[in-house]
Amino acid sequence: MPRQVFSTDAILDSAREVVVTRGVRGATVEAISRAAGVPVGSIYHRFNSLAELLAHTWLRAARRSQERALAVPVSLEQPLASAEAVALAMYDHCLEDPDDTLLLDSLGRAELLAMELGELRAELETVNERVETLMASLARALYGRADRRTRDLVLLALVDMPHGFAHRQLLSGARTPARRERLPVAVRAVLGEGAKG
Amino acid sequence: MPRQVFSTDAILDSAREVVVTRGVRGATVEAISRAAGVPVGSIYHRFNSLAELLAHTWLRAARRSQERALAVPVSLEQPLASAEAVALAMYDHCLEDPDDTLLLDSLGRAELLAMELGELRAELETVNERVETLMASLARALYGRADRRTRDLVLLALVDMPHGFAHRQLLSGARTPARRERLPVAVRAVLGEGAKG
DNA sequence: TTTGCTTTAGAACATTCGCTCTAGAACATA
DNA sequence: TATGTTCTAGAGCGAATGTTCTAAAGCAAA
Repeated sequence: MPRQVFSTDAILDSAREVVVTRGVRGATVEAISRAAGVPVGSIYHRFNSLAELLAHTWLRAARRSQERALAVPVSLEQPLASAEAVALAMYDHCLEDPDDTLLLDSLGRAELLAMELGELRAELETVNERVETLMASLARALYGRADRRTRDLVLLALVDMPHGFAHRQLLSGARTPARRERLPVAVRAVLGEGAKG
Repeated sequence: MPRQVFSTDAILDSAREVVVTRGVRGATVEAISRAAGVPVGSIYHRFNSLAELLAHTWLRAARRSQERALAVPVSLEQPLASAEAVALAMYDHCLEDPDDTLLLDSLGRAELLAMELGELRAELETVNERVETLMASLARALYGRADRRTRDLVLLALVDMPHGFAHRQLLSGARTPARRERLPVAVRAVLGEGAKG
């Protein structure tokens, strides 16, 4: 194997940086090429299209975020405590990986799905499966059912809320866990009195 | 004044629709022109550029959302109750104006500020002033100070959380206030025990 | 009717953008 | 050394995109 001067991860890092700083519209191949110091030919040697490059950037961020949440030990006998732990893990991850978090905030999955993606489309559609399974099992443990409404509620408490908590801190540049201690209480408030402890 | 066949609002509606359905990258002048049934010449007669058209679309949505929040009677003697009322108003507005809400979710202010905007840039930078003043006064009433951290906390509780509550419902097409009754409790949880009632 | 202004209408233009193509460099293996 | 493969490198191409331009239609006022 001949030398590989530029790492794929470095290209993804630059793509992420461009999306976050210049917006989705500013994420052109040339902008990414210049930010990374990588010629366009080398970019297209690794990625079939700009759409796939952006999708890979997004998928990497999404998977990292999920890994963190899925690594939390969950006890369905103590669903509320588990839910709090998952929410805290999500929040901590946001502060530890601010660039990935900002990317996920500014590049929506819907935006990607509107592009021409080929086989990658399937990955985008299935990437959330494990997390959704976790949410469903927590919903069942908490409420005795796992319909759309209860699953959305758990997603709100364990994914959206932690991201919301982290969002403004990241935008203002602060990287310290400002309101971390409030999160568990908020999670309980969202999940409600009816939830089994 | 000669006849005006197409209303400006109709163009903004179509721009919003295109952004929401096809993403920021799909929001081209031609796409908006076709969605609205308005020739590009007529669009450019009203807006100097695509960037300004998108900015106006965003500003209209943002202002409508703010009007609703600012119309809530706020008593600084009862800041927690006022905070709850503002949060509920935000949430209700999200469900009543789903298209504007989806637009604000998919078109970030940072994305707009990265474009060439001319005089409109100033409007984008000042549009949040009244809301920020309200948040600051609530922060002061709740915590006795209105530094960046306390203001962010109030913003989280009164703006981000209501949007988060509404977001998944809107994506799944549901237009009924599913978890509205949980919002006040969650607001109290975020604002914390230390807050003065 | 005539004049003048606003708006419609879309063809045409210039630029940007995504992508391809070809040449050569770097390295593994024979 | 010779050969084959992978990757770098960036000039260049065709299509898409933002914008302009000109002609004419509609309406108000003179």
